Amino acid sequence: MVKQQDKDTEAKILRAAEHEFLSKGFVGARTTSIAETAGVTHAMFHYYFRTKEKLFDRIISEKIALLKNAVIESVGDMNDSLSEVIRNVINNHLEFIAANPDLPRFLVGEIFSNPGRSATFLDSLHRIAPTFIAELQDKIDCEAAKGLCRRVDAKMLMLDIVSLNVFAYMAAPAVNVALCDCMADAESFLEMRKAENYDTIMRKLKP
Amino acid sequence: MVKQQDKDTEAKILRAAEHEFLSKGFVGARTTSIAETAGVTHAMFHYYFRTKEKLFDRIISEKIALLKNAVIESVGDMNDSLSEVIRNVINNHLEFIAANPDLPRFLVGEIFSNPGRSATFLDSLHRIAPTFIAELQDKIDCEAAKGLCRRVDAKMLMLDIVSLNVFAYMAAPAVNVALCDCMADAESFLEMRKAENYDTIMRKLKP
DNA sequence: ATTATGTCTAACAATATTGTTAGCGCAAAT
DNA sequence: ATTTGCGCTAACAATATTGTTAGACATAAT
Repeated sequence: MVKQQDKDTEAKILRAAEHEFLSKGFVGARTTSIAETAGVTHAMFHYYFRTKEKLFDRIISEKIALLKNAVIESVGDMNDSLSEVIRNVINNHLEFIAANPDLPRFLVGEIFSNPGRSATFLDSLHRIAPTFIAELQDKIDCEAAKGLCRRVDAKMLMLDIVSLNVFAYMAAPAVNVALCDCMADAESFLEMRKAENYDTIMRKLKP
Repeated sequence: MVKQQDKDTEAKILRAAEHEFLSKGFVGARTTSIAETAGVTHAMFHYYFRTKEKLFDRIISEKIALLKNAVIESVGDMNDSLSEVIRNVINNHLEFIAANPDLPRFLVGEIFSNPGRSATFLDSLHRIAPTFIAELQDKIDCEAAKGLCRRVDAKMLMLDIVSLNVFAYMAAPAVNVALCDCMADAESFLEMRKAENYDTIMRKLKP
């Protein structure tokens, strides 16, 4: 049994493909580059994964599952106060993005350049987002009725949160040039944005 | 003289290339598709523009010039009050994005997948952004000294503004799925975001 | 009329990229 | 020992993609 070696090469190709697909997208990725990076023959690529599309589907499915878990966990306990839910969402979302900085740009690029190939992502979004937003709207309305916050549109609030969290990482090279390497220290930038975005959103909610 | 016809085919190729490059990026774009869309022979592509890279350079230069003008104009009069400058920046920036919704994703994708080929964009950014941010910081500090606003970091404020303005358009297909076609009516979405983002930023500045 | 110029077509060439296949070698199973 | 299964290599095949070139054709200049 050479099972160990099998898993090694398969895993090596998977890791190489993940990097290649995430950084260059489906059309930009080259199967030869993937094989080369993995340190295996070009034919091994097809031996393990048949076609470029099949491997792409596998990678994108993994990434969608990862994102789905992160989103579900990020909400935390929906029984917490509104401010706690928002803090949880912002913190967990930002940490997920910082850990997977290429993912947002990759997904956005793919759904635009070939909606059909990444339809599974939009499906997931369609299933998860509206329910969460409805719950969030309930929470907002409830606190607003008690005069604790303004009655804002949950959809716009979510758009604001995601925009504030994601954009800097999506456009990191440009942001660093425009704002003098403000993201150079990844850890402190992350903590800064956590505080900053929470503050921005809470001020928006203040009556 | 067939000068009219010349300009026609040249312009047709340019328009087709613009669309192809902006929607698929440099690697995703196919010169055959461009020629086909333009309704001309494939050889005409090379007759007028030699290579794919040369045409790409021309398109991206045009787009950078367009963006540069928009940025410079968007600032408006730097002698206006802080709130007026911010309103101008947000309104003009949003209108520019709404008129060129593909541009942000295109530029972000290119600088990531091939920084060298789109270095001119980062150069422009490097020349323009820091100066404007320094002026904005002066303005903030000045009003803060009079107790009219909080002393916030101009860099983070700009990041917030650009994030809130750009993200929805960059990720439009996903946003529409998650937020139930909230961008379907482009005109009203644009006006809503103008008001919403101005309000969000001004609340952040409130003492 | 002839020449010159620039647009355009059709065919070709070169390379890149994806995908396939015959067969080698090694380890386990019988 | 033989067979079987599986990872693997090397060479090939097929198509896609970019780029080139010889020459046709029309128009303008001489």
